Order: sequence, then structure tokens, then C-alpha cells
Amino acid sequence: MASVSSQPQFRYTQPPSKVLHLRNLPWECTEEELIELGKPFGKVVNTKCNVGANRNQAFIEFADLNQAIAMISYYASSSEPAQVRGKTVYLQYSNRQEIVNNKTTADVAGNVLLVTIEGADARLVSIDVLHLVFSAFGFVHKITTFEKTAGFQALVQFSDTETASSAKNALDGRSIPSYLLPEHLGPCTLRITYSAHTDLSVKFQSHRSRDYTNPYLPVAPSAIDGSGQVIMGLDGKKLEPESNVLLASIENMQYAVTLDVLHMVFSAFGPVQKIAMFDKNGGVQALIQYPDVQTAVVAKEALEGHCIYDGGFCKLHISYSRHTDLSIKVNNDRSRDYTIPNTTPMVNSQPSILGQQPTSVMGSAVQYSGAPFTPSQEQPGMPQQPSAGWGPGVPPMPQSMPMQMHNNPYMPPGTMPPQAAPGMMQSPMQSGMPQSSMLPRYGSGQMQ
DNA sequence: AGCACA
Repeated sequence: MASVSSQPQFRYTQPPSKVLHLRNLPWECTEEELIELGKPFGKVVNTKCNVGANRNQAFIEFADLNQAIAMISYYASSSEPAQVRGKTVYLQYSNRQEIVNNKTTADVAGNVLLVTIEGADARLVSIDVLHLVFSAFGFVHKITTFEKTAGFQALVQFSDTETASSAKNALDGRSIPSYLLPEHLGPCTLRITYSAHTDLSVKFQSHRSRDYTNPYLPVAPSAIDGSGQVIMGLDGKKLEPESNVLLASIENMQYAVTLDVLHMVFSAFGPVQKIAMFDKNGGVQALIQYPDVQTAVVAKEALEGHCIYDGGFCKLHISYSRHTDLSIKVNNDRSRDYTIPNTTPMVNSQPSILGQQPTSVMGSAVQYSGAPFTPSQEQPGMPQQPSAGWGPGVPPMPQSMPMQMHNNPYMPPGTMPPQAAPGMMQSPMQSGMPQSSMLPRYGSGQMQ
């Protein structure tokens, strides 16, 4: 057998590699200087400085072989040698194909984050929850999700590296707050690195990928079922098809939740066509019908897990109903068809219902029905803001949380649940928390 | 000025 063992350690002409070996570098050359040097030729995904006995050698790894070739070729014919701090550096293809044990692509900051969701239930985390989580730091352009050997992963694209970095710094190693997750899900921990991507390619809006910069992007054919119903946005628990009818169950119902209260709450997101309330499993449930799925989706996103009243009372759990059109036989205090006003002795929404709850925080947050929130335009003291309904004395949009609401039309203002004080989310209907807790700060404490 | 790290 011919031995293949006697490859020379290096040759004077190396075969191309996307790793370049640099020598004669100035003292304590930094990674940044290496990146600067390589950047004109391509994406530098890894570097290694201070190599060799004199610590004056280094490696640069490009994302693509052609980029390394471009750099070598350029300096091979350039009259100006490659320089760092005015010192000529010599470069050649490395005899390695990749740099190991140093910063990988994962540590070269970029505007796209690679998020690995750890936990037994990681793959049940919906793209919507991820969007919510990362939107706290700025406009999320796109998200793609996929499963690999590493588990359930997502790429989250921000406008710029700074925003991505702030999200990474705040969220890496933390768990998604449990109140954002469907019940019974175990902890889902985020491991975040930088991706080498700068712009994700999202062809369709689907349960696996979203482009928030392009609402007109077609919905993935695969996300539409036989009945033409959109089933994208798997919502955590199950592959629950979206529906224009929501099933709301009310937990910890210390106060009466009437049809009118529900109507008020759900009308914030669009016209409510019908409501039917009924008892089930010792609790109260209600079916709420909107004219379209979109509105229901928005309402569900905004309301799920939130409480109608302060103190964790009347917590809503919302899922999509299999119904698409409720049959309301009679208009009474448990069911109503708002599309037929004549037949309804419309007991106009009784103010007393809210009035009798000193801590009532419900209001008609009409503006959630469509336009995105524009926090900067809302002054906390603004009187008579019809949408300021989450509680008397609580500004519709505290100035302190613009990031939070940024680009997120779905999240009503409010405070965070107590257990999540330093967390990323606010719970729209709990207004009893001190305002300081509204700050989207991750610096201290743990996320749930 | 000529290839690290585990």
C-alpha cells in the first residue's frame, strides 16, 4: 500500500483554501484589523490572531472559497502589498480548510441571529412567539425556522448588527417566558449566535418562515389546507388550524365576565359578529366569531394568556375553534348575534359592569383593529384617548417602552405579569404593576 | 516571513 503519510507540512504554493494564512503581522494585530483586511473580498467568517512563536501570524477564513481566491489574486497582482498598520503582510492559502477552535461565524456580529431553541418542547414554539420575543429589541424583518441535528432553530433578521446584538446579549441563554408559551410546555431556552446571513430569503409566509417587511407575500400553498383555510402559524400546542372563530376559556374567574365584557374586549381587534358563552368543565368558555381569520389571529395573539382584570383574574386562554359560523338561536345574556341588531334588545354595554370593578382595566382599544401602534405619537398624558382602555391612570403607551411596541401592532400596552417583571413582554390587561416594570429590560433577574 | 488549537 502506498503510504499517504508524507504530506509536507506546508508547500510554497498551496492549493486554494477559504482559509488564508497571514504572516509578518504587526504586534498584537486584532481580529478587527483582519476583518478589515479581508472584507473587501468577501465575508470573513472566522479569524485567528497571534499565531506562531512570534504571535505575528494569523488566519482569515472566508465564507466562500472564491472570496479567498479573490483576495490572493488581488494581492498577487497588486502593486500595493496587503498592509496592516502600514506593515506589509504576506498571505497565502492555508493548508487547513477551516479555522478551528476560535470564533466561528457565530461570533462575527451580524444583523441575523441564529437561534437554537432548547428543550423537550422546543419545536412547539411558534414563529409568532419568536417574533414577539425578538420584536422587543427592534423591527424584526424576517424569521425562518428549521430543524437540524442541532434541534429546532430559527434565523432572525434585524435591520442592523446593533439591534441584533442587543437582542443576542439580552436573550442568549435565557428561556422564553412561560406565559408566552402554550400551557404544559417545558422550558425553552434560547441559545443565540450570529449567523453569517445578512438577508434571509423568505418566499412565502408560512408556519416556518415570515417576512414582516412584506405583508403581501403570498401565503405558502403548503400552509393552506383543503378547505382553503390557512393553517400556518402553528401555535404551539397543536397543529391547530386558524379560524375566524376563537374559543376562549376564562380561568380564575373571580369577577363576572359577561357577554358585554367579552364583546368589548374582543371588539378591540375588529368587528365581533357573534358570541356564545357556555359552561364547560366547571369554567366558562366562549366562542367569539370574527368576519375573517386575520382578525381572529390578531386577537388571539394579543389576548392569549392575558387577564381581563388586575391581579390575574379572569385569565384568557384562547384557541381556534373548529367552527366558522356560529349558529345563534337566541340573543340573550349568553349568546348574541351582533350582525342582526334589530332582533337584539341591545342592552348597550353596561358601564356598570366595568364600573363595579375598581380595578377594571378593560376598555375599547379600538386602535388595535388595524393600524400598527405608533408609540411615539402617543403622549402618556393624552386625555380621552379612546384606546387607553387598559386602565385608568395607565398611559396608553408609556414612553419608556417604544422598543417593545416597535413594529408590533398586536401588542396592546400594559404591564408585564408579576412573575416576569424583568421580562420581555407586557401583559396588556394588567395595569397594576409599577411602571418601572414595563421597561423591556433584561439586565437583571431571570426571564421565566 | 512560512500554519494554531484540542
